[in-house]
Amino acid sequence: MRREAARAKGGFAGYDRACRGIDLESAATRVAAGEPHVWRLKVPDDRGEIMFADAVRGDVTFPVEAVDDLVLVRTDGTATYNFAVTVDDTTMAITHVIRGDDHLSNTPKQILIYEALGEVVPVFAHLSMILGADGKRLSKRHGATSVEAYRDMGYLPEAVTNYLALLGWSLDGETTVFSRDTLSESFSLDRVSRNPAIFDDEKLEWLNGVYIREMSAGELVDRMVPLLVSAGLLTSEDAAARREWLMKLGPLVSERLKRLDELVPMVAFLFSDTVEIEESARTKVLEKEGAGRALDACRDALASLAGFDTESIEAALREVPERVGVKPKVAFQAVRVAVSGSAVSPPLFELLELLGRERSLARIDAARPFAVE
RNA sequence: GGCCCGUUCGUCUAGCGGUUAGGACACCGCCCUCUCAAGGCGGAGAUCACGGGUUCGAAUCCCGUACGGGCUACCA
Repeated sequence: MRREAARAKGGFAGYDRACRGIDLESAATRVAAGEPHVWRLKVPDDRGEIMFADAVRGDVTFPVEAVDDLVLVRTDGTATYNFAVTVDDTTMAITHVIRGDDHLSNTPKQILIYEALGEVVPVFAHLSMILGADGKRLSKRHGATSVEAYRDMGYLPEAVTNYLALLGWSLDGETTVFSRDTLSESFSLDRVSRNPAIFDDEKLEWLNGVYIREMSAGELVDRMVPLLVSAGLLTSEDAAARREWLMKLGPLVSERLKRLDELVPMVAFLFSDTVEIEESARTKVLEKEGAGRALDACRDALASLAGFDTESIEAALREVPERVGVKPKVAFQAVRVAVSGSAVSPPLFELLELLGRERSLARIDAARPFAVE
């Protein structure tokens, strides 16, 4: 009430200093008598302005009047935030307080508490907040996602760390991809930027793709297996038994993934017995002139192969288009659609090897009726 | 309202008195090619928020204005 009235008048809305003059002795007796009370910091009137050298923002100055005789301990005996952090930080001998911009205005209060306590004031560094795509601050109800959510979406911790570091800090203005080791070796507060950054999902995705491509086949398979298992495409036992097979699959998908969670839809067809051909793939690919002839010829070529490895498959299929009189694209796209159900897939020849001869032929047969001579 | 902080391509940024204002994502071409990616090459995109100063010279220094943000609790 009092506060609102004061604010309406445009004046200072803080504590009215009602109890400032009570002397220590009578305060002590009243406390002893069980009177409800709080502890407030008696801000020295002669303190002058409060200045500190922020490690990222430079010198910051606040007028003392800006800080009220703030409550340190509540009526119920618990400590308030500003009191608790300073006590906690001095107790732990904290030397650098690096935190969000939203604490900048708390800093003068805390400095006063450090001084009252007779403790050394640590170095402060205030980082800007991260904003959402609309320029509004990220918060619980506004686009903010936990790191767990990013993990579940298939983002790698290394990529997220790298991206976050890039948001408000730069190594040299040129380098965008760097390891955690490089980051911890070269990070310095004086290269932290002062302005708030907008979180850019697209750049994070790109960076995540970079890290996925950099992974070794073994690492990649280790990351893939849990996803395949939880999608019901594979059991853990299968995964172990088919390790070699998975090691071949890894490199085929890694350069096509921006996020790990894109894996399952990309490879599901490899684990099923039959495949459903997408409507658009059927009309745009199978119903092209020559698709049927090409399918027949490819089927025969594959059926008569001695081995069923990528090299021999490619060698056998490469000569089909010319022989049947269609463009390579027409023939290979037809096989791709027959085998994967889609006009978009990982590379065809290695795909056929992974699928195996039996299923490859069966799918070509199943697709054949949809194809146009 | 008061007090603080911020403002360079759409986005993240380099720059710390003299640069054709550099890089990255995204975007647009071309190349590669069995699709999609990845990769390579090239392009477009910033009157450095605005207005005053200071200076031979300002994105860089100073002062205003505008806009954005934060704090203003016996919340953290």
